[in-house]
Amino acid sequence: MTIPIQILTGNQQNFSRRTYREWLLLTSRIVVSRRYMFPGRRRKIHHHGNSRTTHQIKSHLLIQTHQSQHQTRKCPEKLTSISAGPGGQSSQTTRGYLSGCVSGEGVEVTYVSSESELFEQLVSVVRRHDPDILLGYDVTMMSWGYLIDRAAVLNSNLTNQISRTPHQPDQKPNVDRADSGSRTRPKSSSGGVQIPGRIVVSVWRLLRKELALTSYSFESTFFQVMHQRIPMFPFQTLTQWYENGTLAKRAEVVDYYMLRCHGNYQMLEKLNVIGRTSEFARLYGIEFENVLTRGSQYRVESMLLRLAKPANYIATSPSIQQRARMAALECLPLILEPESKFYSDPVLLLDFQSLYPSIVIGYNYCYTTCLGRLRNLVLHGNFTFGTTTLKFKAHVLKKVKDKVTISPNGVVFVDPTVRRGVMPRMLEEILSTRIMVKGSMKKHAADKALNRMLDARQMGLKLIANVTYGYTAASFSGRMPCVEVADSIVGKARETLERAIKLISATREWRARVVYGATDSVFVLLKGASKEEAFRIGREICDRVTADNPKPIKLKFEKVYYPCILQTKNRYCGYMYETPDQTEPVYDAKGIETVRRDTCPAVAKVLEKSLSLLFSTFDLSQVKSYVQRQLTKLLDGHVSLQDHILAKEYRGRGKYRPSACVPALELARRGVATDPRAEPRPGERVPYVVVYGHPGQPLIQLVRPPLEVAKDPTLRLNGVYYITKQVLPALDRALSLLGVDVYQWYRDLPRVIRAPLPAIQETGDRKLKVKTCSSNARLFTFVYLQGTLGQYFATVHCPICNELTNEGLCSSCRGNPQLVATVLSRQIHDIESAHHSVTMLCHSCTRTPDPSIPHQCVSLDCPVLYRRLHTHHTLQTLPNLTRLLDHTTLSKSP
DNA sequence: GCCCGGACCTAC
DNA sequence: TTAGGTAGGTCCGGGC
Repeated sequence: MTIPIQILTGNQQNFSRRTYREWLLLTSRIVVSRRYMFPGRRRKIHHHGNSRTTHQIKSHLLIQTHQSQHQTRKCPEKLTSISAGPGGQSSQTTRGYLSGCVSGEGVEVTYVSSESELFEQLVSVVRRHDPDILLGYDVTMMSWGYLIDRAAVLNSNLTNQISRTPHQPDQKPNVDRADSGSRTRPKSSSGGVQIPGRIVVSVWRLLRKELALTSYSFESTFFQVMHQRIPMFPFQTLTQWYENGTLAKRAEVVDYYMLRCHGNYQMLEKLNVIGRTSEFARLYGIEFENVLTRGSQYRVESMLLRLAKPANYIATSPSIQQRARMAALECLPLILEPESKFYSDPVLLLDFQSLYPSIVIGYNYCYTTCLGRLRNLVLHGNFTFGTTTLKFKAHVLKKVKDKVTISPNGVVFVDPTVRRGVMPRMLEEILSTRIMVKGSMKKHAADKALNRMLDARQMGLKLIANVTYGYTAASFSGRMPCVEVADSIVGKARETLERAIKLISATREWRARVVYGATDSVFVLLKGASKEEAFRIGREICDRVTADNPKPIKLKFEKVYYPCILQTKNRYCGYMYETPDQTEPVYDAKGIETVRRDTCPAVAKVLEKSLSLLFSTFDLSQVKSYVQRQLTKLLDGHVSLQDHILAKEYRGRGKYRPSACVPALELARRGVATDPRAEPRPGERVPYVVVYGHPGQPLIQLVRPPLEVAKDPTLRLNGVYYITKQVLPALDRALSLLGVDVYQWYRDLPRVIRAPLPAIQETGDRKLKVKTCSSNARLFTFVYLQGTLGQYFATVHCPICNELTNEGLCSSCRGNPQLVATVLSRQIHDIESAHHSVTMLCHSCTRTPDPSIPHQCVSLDCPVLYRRLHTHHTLQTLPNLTRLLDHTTLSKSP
């Protein structure tokens, strides 16, 4: 029986079935030269005809550039004429090898005589390999974007030349884009750089979606993904090395960029991005590029319409006005107010598995099965429905009146016996396929490659299932929203959760109490139960609740917290057990500072350690002493700068209110003042630290880029700020629930001179700074000339006993030359060995063995950077110490 | 000192 | 010319 329910009308964007075939066509032609990607392996490449030795490999990307700017970031400057990789056949070019590269074997280098020739070579490389995908870490400002801008300055249209559909070669380049600057480029996965026929991927933008990190610098993401530290050198240094350095230095520059080019590829490979994207494209039936560039509505629509078309449905295509006029959503998901406290008994975490999709399937909720609101059915004529209207004949209603379900908010849907909805069918297929895929993953656990592909597939299925609800509820930007359907899903979910809670509370034998729940999860406290009992009861509850609901709605046993802290809605943490036989619990947290990116690592570390101590020992005194130790360290400045870096996302200059007072914006403004191209990319995370300033100075003025603080010894981390505004509030939110006042712990600390502020005195033409700081609760006064921290050791303090003196050694120590000799030798030895170990560490990363050159790597993640800077300062005291030692031994010998 | 809105980030 | 949703917590600055 077919009911003439006419709800999907109008025209719709045409999703072609051709897309997948096109995509296959694309990927099948992808050829990768191993030689190019792995410069170390010497494979001969013949560039003519079919004889070239190339490898067809599964993943498919080829040419990429990283930062091609050596000089400055201001505006596209002249490029130094180097092109790494296989060179061209042109007779004017010379070719050679640079040895001493990453591989030790060398990279083939083509030398050209002019910059325009360099571009010709680049174009020929691209054309020869004809890649589908062009990679770059930051495609907009550097890499391809930079090359395009630079080429435009030389009056050449690079985009056209490397595209797959080049226009006439004499066509005028698009001069606009060069000076309009990259700022105007839209935000997309290609960073706005578009090359017809090829997919341009901005690796940074891709990874931003992929991983939640506090920093998205190349070095940082590379470390997070590949677990390998790599250095970062400023452009000036690289330029210097390249232009004035030895051949080995030049090779290092080439190496540096090769590592980055290769690194981009390595990261994508490790994360299986290309494989996964291909899987998604296949799964959703959309093009490869659209997986990266389009949103979730596009995916849902692609799948939905494939099912709708054979069933003879046409989707509505409401206008903006129609969408705006649609009734507002009424139903809210259920979020209980948690009983905030520390729970020393087991707490079960149960949640409904894919609740929204399950409801759609279980109750047959769909655009095509909806009869509208119950109250409208008694009326005659059109009534509003979603973005359009709906009308029924009385006899139709009479026929189905016993075969309907009514959602909690009073919307009527017909049973599957009358008509199976498109959305339920789609989701059912998705969920059952996912279960199947998961099953075959288990079956083929040994086959790593297959497993990766299957995992990508099941992930894609899960994603699409979860966003299908969003599609119906997208009232702001939706292409086909429908309040009735969306509200019914949320309403039913709410009702389902409420019913489950009621059932749990009503069943006496479990002696369970629901202490928190949100949308699709319940937290059940089992007072006095053991861990094993908790698992048993948890399973019983899940079975009972599942049986109480239509298929495929299922309450799933997630984990047991024992013990745990519920702070507020969306914020909790605990020691987690996932199986009954698990003996060692795992710390698990949601929403609190240990998992948030808006606090610094130090806060996360202190909080996590404190909570772990509390959960494992139940002993607050241990927590207290730990916290106090950390606070003391912070006050004394004996902490790592890196742990105190805060990083916030920068939205772009125009995206803030004029009066907005945001560190990221402030630092961006300061940066732009010196270098217009130094503005952070929209979406980039801007790191900063807070330093000491004058009393009453607004916080925003105490914000500094970390490197500035690392280089300037007069700037000190604002320990008081970090303690009172970062560490203690976070601790307080967790521990106040146990009746602890962490601020009192802070006040209980032994009194030391806190928060010394550098006072500046003008003495003649040189700035003399007087700084006080506390160390081991003793107060020292350091007087030093700005910039040479090392001097005060020799001039102000006795290096043996630390007493104030201006004669090198204090009078009492001078009377004991043996002690002086011993202590000084020891100190010299310590400094030297510390310096040596730091140098070795540095060498292993940057391969710069020369300790005499100052540390060049400016990567914020560099573990050596701050230590090296520090030892560099102390190294300056060496001559003084040596002189003192010489003097002592000389005066002793006669 | 209180309240509010903006900014940011997270859970579901 | 591009977009799934809502709820929630915290910090900060400005207005009263």
